[in-house]
Amino acid sequence: MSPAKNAEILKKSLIFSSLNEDELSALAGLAAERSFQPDEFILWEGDEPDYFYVVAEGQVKVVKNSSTGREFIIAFFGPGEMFGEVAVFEGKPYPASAQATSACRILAIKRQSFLDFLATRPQVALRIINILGGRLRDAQGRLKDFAGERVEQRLARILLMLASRMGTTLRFTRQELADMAGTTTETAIRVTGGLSERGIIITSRGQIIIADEAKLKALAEGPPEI
Amino acid sequence: MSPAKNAEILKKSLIFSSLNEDELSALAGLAAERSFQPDEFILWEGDEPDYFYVVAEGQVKVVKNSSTGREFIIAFFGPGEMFGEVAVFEGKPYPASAQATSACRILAIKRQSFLDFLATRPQVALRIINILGGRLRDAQGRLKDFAGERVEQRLARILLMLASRMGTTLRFTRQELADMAGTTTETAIRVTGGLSERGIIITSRGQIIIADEAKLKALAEGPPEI
DNA sequence: CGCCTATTTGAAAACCGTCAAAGTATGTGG
DNA sequence: CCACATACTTTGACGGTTTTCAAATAGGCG
Repeated sequence: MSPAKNAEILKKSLIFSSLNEDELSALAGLAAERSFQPDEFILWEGDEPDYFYVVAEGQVKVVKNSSTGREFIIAFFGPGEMFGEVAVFEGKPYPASAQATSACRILAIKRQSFLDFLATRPQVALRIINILGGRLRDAQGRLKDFAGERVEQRLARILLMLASRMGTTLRFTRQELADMAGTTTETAIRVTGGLSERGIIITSRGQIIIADEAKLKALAEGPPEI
Repeated sequence: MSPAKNAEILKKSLIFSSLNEDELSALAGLAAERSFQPDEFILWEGDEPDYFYVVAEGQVKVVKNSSTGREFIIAFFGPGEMFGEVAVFEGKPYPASAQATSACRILAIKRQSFLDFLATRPQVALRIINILGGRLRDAQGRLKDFAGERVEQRLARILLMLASRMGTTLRFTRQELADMAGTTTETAIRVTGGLSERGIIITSRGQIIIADEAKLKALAEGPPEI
């Protein structure tokens, strides 16, 4: 892929949209493109943070494994979104693994090149602060959910969050939903089964369609009032 | 309190230690000092993000309330640490409330003044990226714990985290621990009681001393292997 | 068709929350 | 200095939610 094409991709991302043509070219020159097959790992938790990544095409999931072997999905990222950044900024090993969920093209920028680039672009730094702030807000909100809410509410909120990012047709398996909600596949099936019976969602293999977003929101807010 | 004293406080914080005397004075000039009594609220979840805050003296807790009325403690902050920053950067309402846990002196900087200051100081922006990155790493780690680990492990990890920041003598009530671990006071008491019987910690009213950090770490890693 | 993965269902058990009651430190005011 | 209020800690019993284990069904692809 040409550097010009890379610049196109970077321009579309939230982080770099403020850059002018020259800056985009400079950054694109630093980026190497890599391709990954579905289920292939892009980086592993514990690896040295040598690269900063931006998704060009496809979808990536960021996961951590618990001591009991269960997988926890921190987030999905699509075109224009960055990942692996926390480790790059801190210079510590990646805190989670990243795995392609579809055929992917990924832009990789060497850690030090990116930090140097950033040191002279306060606007980009501010943009990154914004994105990190948003992710932190999100993580702390989820933390509260995990601490205090039932599985049904957690799943409802996750479905709503996914819907706000990807529309009402969600191509995820129950197992992926379970791994996002911090529960088991069986429980996720039982809960989505309940939602399906109540006409709130329509389920099929590997896919969930949100049929009644209003009811789902009511459910996410709290337990059905008596 | 004099601006010079404010500059002293700011200098000691991680975020601003890279500033020179002039810059510190400029920033200190923007800061207003406020005092709070124990249990007094500094800001409320949902408020407009008018100020960015730095703790000068005392301790602050940041909390969210769940739909069932339970309190969840996101973090404690001490001298030199900032809070309310996510809202300030995003321009959205504070995502959580902040409450003094002891008599506090707090520096408050107007949102726009701080953003203007930041726009011309890339070094400070990078420092903030670092801090946000650290907090994000922390939040995502806790998220995984909440999703996959038992209460005993969650509590063990919280005790270790607190110990790494404050030493082995922890002045927190069981209820505060429960609110950090996302459990109930009773369960927190039962679990700490168990740890106490095994000689891993020493408990007394409003205080926990970590007696055997190695055992606590083993416990935090996973359930006791058979 | 056959295989692999995803979904489904059932039953038992574990973990933890809830409710209730009582005991114990700490500080306050008389 | 004592009585009292308050907050923190402790204990027990019970029940509900969720996990675990096991087995069966069904969709999609070569």
